[in-house]
Amino acid sequence: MKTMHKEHTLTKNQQIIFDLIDKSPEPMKAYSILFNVQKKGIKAPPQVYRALDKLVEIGKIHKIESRNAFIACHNSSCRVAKATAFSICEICEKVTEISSAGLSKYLANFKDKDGMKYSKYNLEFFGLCKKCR
Amino acid sequence: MKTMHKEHTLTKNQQIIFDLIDKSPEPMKAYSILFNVQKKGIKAPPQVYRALDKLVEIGKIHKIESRNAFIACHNSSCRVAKATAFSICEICEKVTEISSAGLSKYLANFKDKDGMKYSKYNLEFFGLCKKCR
DNA sequence: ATTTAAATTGTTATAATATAACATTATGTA
DNA sequence: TACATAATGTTATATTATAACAATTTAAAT
Ligand SMILES: [Zn+2]
Ligand SMILES: [Zn+2]
Ligand SMILES: [Zn+2]
Ligand SMILES: [Zn+2]
Repeated sequence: MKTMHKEHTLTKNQQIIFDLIDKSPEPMKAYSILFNVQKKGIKAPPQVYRALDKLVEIGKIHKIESRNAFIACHNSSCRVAKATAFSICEICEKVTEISSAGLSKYLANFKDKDGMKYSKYNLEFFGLCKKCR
Repeated sequence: MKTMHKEHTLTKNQQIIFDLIDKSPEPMKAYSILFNVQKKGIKAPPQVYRALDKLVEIGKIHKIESRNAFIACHNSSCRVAKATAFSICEICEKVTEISSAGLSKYLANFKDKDGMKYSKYNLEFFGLCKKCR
């Protein structure tokens, strides 16, 4: 029996914008994306935000909330944008997605005072990257 | 020997804005704050953002990054805005600061692939609060 | 093939969030 | 006082994001 993966075939705009983000070595901001795809015919913010929303929803990219920026997911396990963790360098702004089985297990099992568990979370660590230390 | 706490005496604007946020049962957004303090003579965004920046810096309030909103800290241990965790209800938008010794210990000791530790982080859990479940 | 419905894209305008730059006033200190 | 510093006030503008509606493309039903 084959593994069942809903293959989200990207639409034209989604593909253009995903490719751009995926190639970028750093998180990209929406208006920088817009500027970079205008030559491809994507001319207005709603076109960008629509694609971003969908790409986030299906887990192809993540939003770095503290930076209002977007990076491609390179962690095959988080196809859905539910449980994310990043390290962010406060000097060069390099962002790396953390994929740690231990961390995700700990957080998925974490119970608050009311015994509530959360399957969805976003964690951003801040510090200095190797280069900047 | 007395415990040494730099007592950040708030300035007038900081106090006005802190009091407002502190009384609010829910996170407040900057322009909502602005609207609410105009009767007290704070008339322009920079006045609000300056106070917010300072209050965040000294740990009296925290920014909920995914919501662009601010709540007062009720966790005496995080006087400095370095290591924060919240639970956010996706229906009613209720936000609660989590203060769990276990969680903060785990995260403070977490090492990434390069062995890097991070003393600063922000964690946002998403789910449904008691009422909304 | 033609019609219909749904999804995607295009477009304009505007809302919401945040900061730059500079002027003024208050506060503390030599 | 005179000076420096911190805090506040003010205007303008930058940045991030969405509302609303029109046009086009795609897929399904007849
Ligand atoms: Zn990922
Ligand atoms: Zn760095
Ligand atoms: Zn706190
Ligand atoms: Zn709720």
